[in-house]
Amino acid sequence: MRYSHQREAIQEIVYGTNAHPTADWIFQKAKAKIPKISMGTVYRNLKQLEDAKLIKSIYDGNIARYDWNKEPHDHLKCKVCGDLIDVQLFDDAIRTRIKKQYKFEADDVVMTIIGTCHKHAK
Amino acid sequence: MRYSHQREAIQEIVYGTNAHPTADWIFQKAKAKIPKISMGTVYRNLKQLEDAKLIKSIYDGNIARYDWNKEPHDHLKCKVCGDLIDVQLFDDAIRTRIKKQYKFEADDVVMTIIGTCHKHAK
DNA sequence: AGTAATAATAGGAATTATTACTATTTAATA
DNA sequence: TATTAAATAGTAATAATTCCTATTATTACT
Repeated sequence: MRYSHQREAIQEIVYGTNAHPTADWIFQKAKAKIPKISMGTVYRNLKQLEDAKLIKSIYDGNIARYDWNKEPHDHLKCKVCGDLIDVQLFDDAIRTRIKKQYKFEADDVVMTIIGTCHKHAK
Repeated sequence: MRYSHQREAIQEIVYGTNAHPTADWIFQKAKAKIPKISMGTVYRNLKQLEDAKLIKSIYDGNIARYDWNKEPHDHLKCKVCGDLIDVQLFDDAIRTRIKKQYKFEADDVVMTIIGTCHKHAK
């Protein structure tokens, strides 16, 4: 993977937020640094960064979001504000047990708790 | 919700398979019964059926699939053949505990185990 | 049964997220 | 510095989904 100014900027943007940004959000931020950057460049580099295990992608409903946190973890998804919050629901021992429990060679456990976050407490 | 021939057919199609069909798959099947049915009708009715809690929708990557199984359950997703298999990973007691564990009013737990199913054992 | 009110439909256009294409630019290196 | 191939900008294409509107069908009421 050859160096590129654009990929470095994209990686910095993803690493600089806990907001699990979308491709479009990243594109907007990147334009501030590199006005002529194009959406294709953003998607191509996000894919390369993911292939290189430098970032992870997660699906939030029907849109992709990106995460610098490569440790196994889960998400709380607030259906009011849309925020996605990192949590560690199970320790690794339990994750491993889940993987062995089925006639299924498991690579990854993806878990999301859907509900309402504390910001909207009544 | 007023009766419609189209909605009845769509519900029957979803109830008649374990394959977690996509909107397009449902559309193709529905056309066999109602040749002039349109995609908008399929989506509108799937949404209505979901609002009425007669079916559930799940996101498989970035595409929506539909499920007649309204009980809390999880999915094994095979990355080779794309199949989605229903499993009951935790009993309700554990689910309830997870929901109480965070400063977060949880409604639903969505879990998917990604890996390779027994059909592709080496 | 006949009619009025309105929910639902077909068909197609619009939107959104994402991928593909291509001529040009740029990083690595001989 | 000249060569080579990867990466880019800009744009077209695709896929899933939603929106729009004139017409049709179901239900309620007489």
